[in-house]
Amino acid sequence: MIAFWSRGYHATALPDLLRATRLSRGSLYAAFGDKHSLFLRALDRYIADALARMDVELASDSEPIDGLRAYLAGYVDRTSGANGRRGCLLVATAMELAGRDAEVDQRIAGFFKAMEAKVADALSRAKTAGKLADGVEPSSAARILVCFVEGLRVIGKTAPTRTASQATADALLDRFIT
Amino acid sequence: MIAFWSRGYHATALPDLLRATRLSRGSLYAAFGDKHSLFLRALDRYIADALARMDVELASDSEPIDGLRAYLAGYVDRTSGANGRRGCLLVATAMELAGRDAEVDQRIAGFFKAMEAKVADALSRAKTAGKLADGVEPSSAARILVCFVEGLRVIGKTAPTRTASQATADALLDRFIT
DNA sequence: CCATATCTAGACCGATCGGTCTTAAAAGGA
DNA sequence: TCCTTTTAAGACCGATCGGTCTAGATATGG
Repeated sequence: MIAFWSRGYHATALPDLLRATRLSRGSLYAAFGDKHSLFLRALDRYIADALARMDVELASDSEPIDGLRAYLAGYVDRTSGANGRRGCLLVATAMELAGRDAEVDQRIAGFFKAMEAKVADALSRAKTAGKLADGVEPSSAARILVCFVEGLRVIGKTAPTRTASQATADALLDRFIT
Repeated sequence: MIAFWSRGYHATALPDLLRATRLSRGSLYAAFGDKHSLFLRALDRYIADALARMDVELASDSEPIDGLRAYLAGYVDRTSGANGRRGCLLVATAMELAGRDAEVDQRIAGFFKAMEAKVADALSRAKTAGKLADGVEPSSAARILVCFVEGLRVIGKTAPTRTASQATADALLDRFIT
């Protein structure tokens, strides 16, 4: 998975995958079929990890605003410094393969939808707790936050300055909460 | 430029470029040197176009809020339907080459910085006109908007639904203005 | 100790990459 | 018309791609 992470699908060659998996060529093909299948498996794992992490951060039994802060802080961390430069397998894949690979399309779209739903859920819990500013709609605010964090990943590729990202994320969340 | 647009650098092969430029192999190399130089030239043009468009949209002699609306509407348009699926040369390049190509890094970072500055300028004009909500800082709001529109480009690759994007952009801007 | 099953290293395959070079047609000027 | 220059088409180059296959090492079980 890490092999595909920052290089992307096309730029990751078989020798890279052999080094990463410590497998021989034959064993790799016996185990995974081909490069595309292996990539989908890595992508699935990346998505599962991301969604699982969100479930922890936005756990429904804790304060939703704290959860959103943790969620944003996680993205700030992953878009800062070396982490930022490594990039995001999902965003890189979306830009590289979306529209050309149906299986990838489906996974990317599904991930964004799932992420938006989780954020929207946290926001609506915050709203019922009276923690949201007037006129803030959980569903559209969730879309805003999703776009924002994915935009952070793009900016973080060349300007991964932690303090600025954190301040920006704070400023955004401040517009939504009371 | 259009050839590189949605395929990206590596996936655009010489035959694609020959078809796009209607040049022969020899003439192309005589005119541009090599693929990398041609790509940088395309990237520069893409950046110049984008910045020029922003100068029109955010023209300092018109209402800054209207300018920001036009700016966001432009991104909504470019991330909807077929335009969205085509993607963005800058974002694709950032994910594909940033950190591996110093000349690209410099251009990408410069573009984001310039865009942020233009948006921040419009926002600060709006602030002095009393059109901004309390506590909105032009510089951090500009960073938020830049991240948001770049995130839109990512989401737009697989879910380029115009009405949702427009509503989301409106909702975001509403949090900043009075 | 031997037979068998498993795995590795890497040769090998056709295709395609970016880039160069040759050949011949087209165009332009005197 | 003839000579020069430019241009186009595509053969060709070495490198590398994803993928297959073979030969030999290693391990396993009786």
